[in-house]
Amino acid sequence: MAANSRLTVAVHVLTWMALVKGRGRDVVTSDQIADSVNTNPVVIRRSLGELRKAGLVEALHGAGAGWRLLHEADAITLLDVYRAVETEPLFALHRAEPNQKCPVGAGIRPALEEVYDGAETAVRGALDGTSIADVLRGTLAGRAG
Amino acid sequence: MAANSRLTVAVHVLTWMALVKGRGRDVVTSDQIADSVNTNPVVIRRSLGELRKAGLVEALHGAGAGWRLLHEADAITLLDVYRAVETEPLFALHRAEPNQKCPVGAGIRPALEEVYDGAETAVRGALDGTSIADVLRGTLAGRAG
DNA sequence: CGGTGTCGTAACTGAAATAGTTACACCGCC
DNA sequence: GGCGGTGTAACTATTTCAGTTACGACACCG
Repeated sequence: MAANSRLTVAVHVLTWMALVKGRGRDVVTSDQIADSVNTNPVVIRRSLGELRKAGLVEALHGAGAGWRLLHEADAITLLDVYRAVETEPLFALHRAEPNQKCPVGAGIRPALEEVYDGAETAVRGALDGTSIADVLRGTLAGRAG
Repeated sequence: MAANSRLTVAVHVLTWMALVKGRGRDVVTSDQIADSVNTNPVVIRRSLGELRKAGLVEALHGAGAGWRLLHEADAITLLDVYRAVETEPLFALHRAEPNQKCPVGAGIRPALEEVYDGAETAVRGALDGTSIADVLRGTLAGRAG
């Protein structure tokens, strides 16, 4: 399975919500979103739950229940979404502690962490430059906007 | 298991080879490397096999068999290693094709690919700035060099 | 006040990947 | 031919992801 598709699903969810909000419908259900993403509504609710914890959407209960965007599409960057759904670092360190009696085994982990932090920062910077509104424009135009 | 540790293992392998090469030993066995990484020699040979395909190391057979670095440590960047061991993209697209009858489902994939390409490029740029020699220096010094 | 629609989440499943392990054929020097 | 190490297949345990079923919680509405 390699990399996961959580960022893809979450961005799709928000992009779809932005689209239909522009058509005047600002409260939508996980079933409706699932129809566009082509997956199970529970998968969508799980994604929306993470976006809710990040303050990007809110859930409404009772009659007419559903989900609503809390910010304008151009105020939500893919970095916001990344932070909301991605917990693990890009690269894992050793599964087992390396040999501490070896100079490399004893010292390589902090050295790698510094490099990996730089890579992580680079990714975040790249994602920070694109908003949900950009993705929506690119989606409708056939480009990333 | 989340992210894999292939990049970590491969960098550790090359860093250790660079260290012992500096001590005058330029042919080493997968058993010796496995002792530093603290894993199974087969895991190391698998990693070395990818590095060999990328032209970073060579394998020697017969008596005194083992592995040898083909370049100086400061001529091998972590981007070289990344290219050698990492095949999958950073972020996966939808597992199932999204709904093509929906404007978002029909157009979001190329838009996402463009953004993901940018993130991938950013990571490669970050890794390109660090060499195995840098990692070795940082490992021995307690910093990334 | 009970019916209704949706959320929120637990629990389970199938599929896939990682990394560890055993095993063994092959290679090439001595 | 013996020996040490490579190269790789095969198997396993563990973990993750995503899909699915199920069901209690919630809040409006008639």
